[in-house]
Amino acid sequence: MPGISGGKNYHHGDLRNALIGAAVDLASEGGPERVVLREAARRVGVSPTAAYRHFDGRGELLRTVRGHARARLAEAMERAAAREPGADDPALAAERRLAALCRGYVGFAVDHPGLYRAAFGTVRPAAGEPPAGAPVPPEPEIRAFTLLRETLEALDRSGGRRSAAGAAAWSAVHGLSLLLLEGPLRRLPARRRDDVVETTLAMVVSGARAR
Amino acid sequence: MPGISGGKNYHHGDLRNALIGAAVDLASEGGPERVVLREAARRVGVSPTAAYRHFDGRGELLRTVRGHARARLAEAMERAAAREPGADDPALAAERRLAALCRGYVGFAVDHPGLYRAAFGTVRPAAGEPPAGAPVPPEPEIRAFTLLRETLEALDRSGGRRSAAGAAAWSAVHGLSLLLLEGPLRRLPARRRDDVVETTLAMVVSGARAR
DNA sequence: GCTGGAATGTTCATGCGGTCAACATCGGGC
DNA sequence: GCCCGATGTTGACCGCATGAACATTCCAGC
Repeated sequence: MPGISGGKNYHHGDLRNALIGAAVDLASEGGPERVVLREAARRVGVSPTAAYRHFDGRGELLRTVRGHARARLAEAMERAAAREPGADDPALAAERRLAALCRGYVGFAVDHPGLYRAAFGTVRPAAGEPPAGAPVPPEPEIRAFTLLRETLEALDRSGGRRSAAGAAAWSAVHGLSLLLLEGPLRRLPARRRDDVVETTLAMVVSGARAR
Repeated sequence: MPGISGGKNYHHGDLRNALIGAAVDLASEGGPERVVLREAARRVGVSPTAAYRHFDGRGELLRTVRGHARARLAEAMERAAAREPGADDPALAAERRLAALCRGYVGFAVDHPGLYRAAFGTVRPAAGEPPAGAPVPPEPEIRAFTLLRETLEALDRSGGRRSAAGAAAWSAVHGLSLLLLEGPLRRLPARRRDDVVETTLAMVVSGARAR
């Protein structure tokens, strides 16, 4: 293996991870559409086709980035929830946790727009890329969603349609994030943005309560 | 002008509209990323660069498609609301209208995925396309949003933070649509999908009530 | 140690998209 | 009738994804 004295000429030594790192950076900078195989290779200092030894093509690279981005989102949500003070009433605690998770979600989206978009946007074929023929593999667990669903379950006495409620909450934060990031709510001043975020969270919590 | 006896050889006669039509078709078939200048020109039977006489480039073509898509979405919402029976209680009527509008919104997204995505996705630069330097022009009125906001106002006695509530409702339906179309809720069976839609609508309505 | 196959990179070539500059054609006003 | 501006066409350049053929390196097995 390449030691400290850079013996890494022809063979890079850890190209796969290096490419992933570059691709994540690209996504951070400009979202999934900026994740371009050639540029990632360029940044790592390797020829474009080298990437094909480690990835099936741009699509797989992008999917890998998406996994990273989703993991980071979930971490951000958990951090936000951890900062939230508890409560004696378990229902109240669950409500607070729900709101905190949602705030963490939208906060991550706003702070890391490119990563967030990479996390949930469809992998769009780039120009010159064939229209994708392979059947899309099933989605692995998405921690961000699980966090929401579990908290809703804690809030739920009746036990009905839990997963649908989770999806509803998710819809709200996802839609809000996208409207703020790349939708018509872009360029909303920060003050009004907070308004919208809090109003949406109130809607989510009231929906969870009303169930 | 080109008469009935096809005198439209070198000069098309209505190329701009023809291109828009082709582009809308493309968006319907495969979403905004499929709206490709060369293909639109090909379908119209004209050389790629001819489009530049009528559009600033791919970006403007796509923006035009977006306008069409948004208009169609609003029409679908209004049709859905028109089908909804009224009610004596104006508040109840407003609630029903709100739910119907939302249902129309998500229904349009599900029925016309490509158009819906074209309506609200950011105009992403395609490969080979310069990274866009001009400042994005402000968004014109978006009728879909106005419909939601107005209905929420009718539901609103206190007169507070109306626009934020509209954005919250919009967030929910937008997020839901995208999760269903290109997000992890894709391939949800129709039965469960309806569940999620109704649960989300309940959340929206309960949020509007709780205000 | 030495060596030959497997890994890992490189070069070259193809095809698709966006866009520009230079040239061709048409239609209508004068 | 003629000329100009609007509208199309050709040809070229650049970036991207991807595949085939070739080069280099590493390491397992001797």
